[in-house]
Amino acid sequence: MSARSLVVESMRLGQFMSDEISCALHPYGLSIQQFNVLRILRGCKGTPASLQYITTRMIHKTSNTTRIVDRLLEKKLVDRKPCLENRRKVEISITNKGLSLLTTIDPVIDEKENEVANRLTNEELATLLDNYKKLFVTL
Amino acid sequence: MSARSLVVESMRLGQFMSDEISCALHPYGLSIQQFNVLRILRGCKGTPASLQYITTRMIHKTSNTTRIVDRLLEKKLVDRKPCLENRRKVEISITNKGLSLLTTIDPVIDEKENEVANRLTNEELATLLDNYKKLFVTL
DNA sequence: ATTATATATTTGTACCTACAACAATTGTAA
DNA sequence: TTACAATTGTTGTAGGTACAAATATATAAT
Repeated sequence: MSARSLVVESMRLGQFMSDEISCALHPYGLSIQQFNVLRILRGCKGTPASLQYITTRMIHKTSNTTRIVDRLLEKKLVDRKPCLENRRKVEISITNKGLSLLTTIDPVIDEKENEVANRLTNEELATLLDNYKKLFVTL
Repeated sequence: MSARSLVVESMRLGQFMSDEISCALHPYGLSIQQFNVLRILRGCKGTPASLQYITTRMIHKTSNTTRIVDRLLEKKLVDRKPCLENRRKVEISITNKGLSLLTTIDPVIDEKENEVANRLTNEELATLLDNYKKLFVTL
C-alpha cells in the first residue's frame, strides 16, 4: 500500500527542498542549477573544469551544462577558455565576482539547510540518509 | 554536517524516483505530469474537474495545467468543455481512450513502485514516510 | 447600476530537462 | 596514411517549472 506513497512522497520532498533553496537564491538572481555549477567550480580551487566534469557532478544527469554556463558567463561569474592541450575541451573557472557572490550566499543557504534539518533529531537524520542509500541502488 | 546532505540527497532521491517513473512511462508517450493529470481525472469518476482542482492535486504547485491539458487533448486522452454554470471555468474529463491507456500502464507503474519500495523493510518504509512528514512542516 | 474586487483560466517569458543530431577534434587500426 | 571510432561540446526541439501579466467572468460594495 505504501509503495506508491514512497515514490510520490519522495518526489514531493525533493520538490520541497528544491523550492526552499530556489527561493533563498532568488534575491541573488541565481537558479539552483547555476548555483550548483558555481559551487562545483569553487570546489576545483583554481583548476579549471571541463563541461563534462561539471556535468558528472550535477544532480540532473542530463543537464545541458553548455547553456547553464552561458548564463553564468553573461553575468561574468565564470570564465570560459578553449583548452590548448585538447582542443575539443573547454576550460571553465569561477571568477572573483563569482567567488564573492558565493561568499555572500553561503550563510543564507546554510541557514535554510539547518532550518530544515533541525526538524529531525540527529539519529533520525542519520537513519534517513541511510535509507536513502538503500533506495538508490541501481540495478 | 549532514544538514547539507539532507537537502542535496533529498533532491537526488526525488529526481531518482521521478526518473524511474518517467522512464517507465516513456513507451506510452506520456510525461510524468501528463500521467499525473490523467490519474487525477480518473479519480474524479465521471465528474469533470476544473483546471484549478487539477492544479491543487499536482506535485508541482505552479505547474501550468492549461498547457499540460493541451497536450492530453491533442492525444484525445481528455475532453475540455466550457462550464455552463460558471463560464470562467472549464470542465476537463478523461476519455475512454485515456482510461484504457491508464489500465494498460497501471501494472507497469505498480511494479516499478514495488521494485523500489522492496529495497526497504516495512518498518523502514514506515519510519521513512514518518520522517518525511516531519520535514514537510511549512512554517 | 457602476465600480471595485475576487475567481478562473490563458498567455508570455526565462530557465530547465530530456533526448537527438551535429560538428570538431582526437585516437586507433587496417 | 587513410578510414573509422570515440570523445567533447554545441545546437535544436518538445515538454516542464516558475512567475507575472492579461483576459474574462462573477460577486460584492457603494
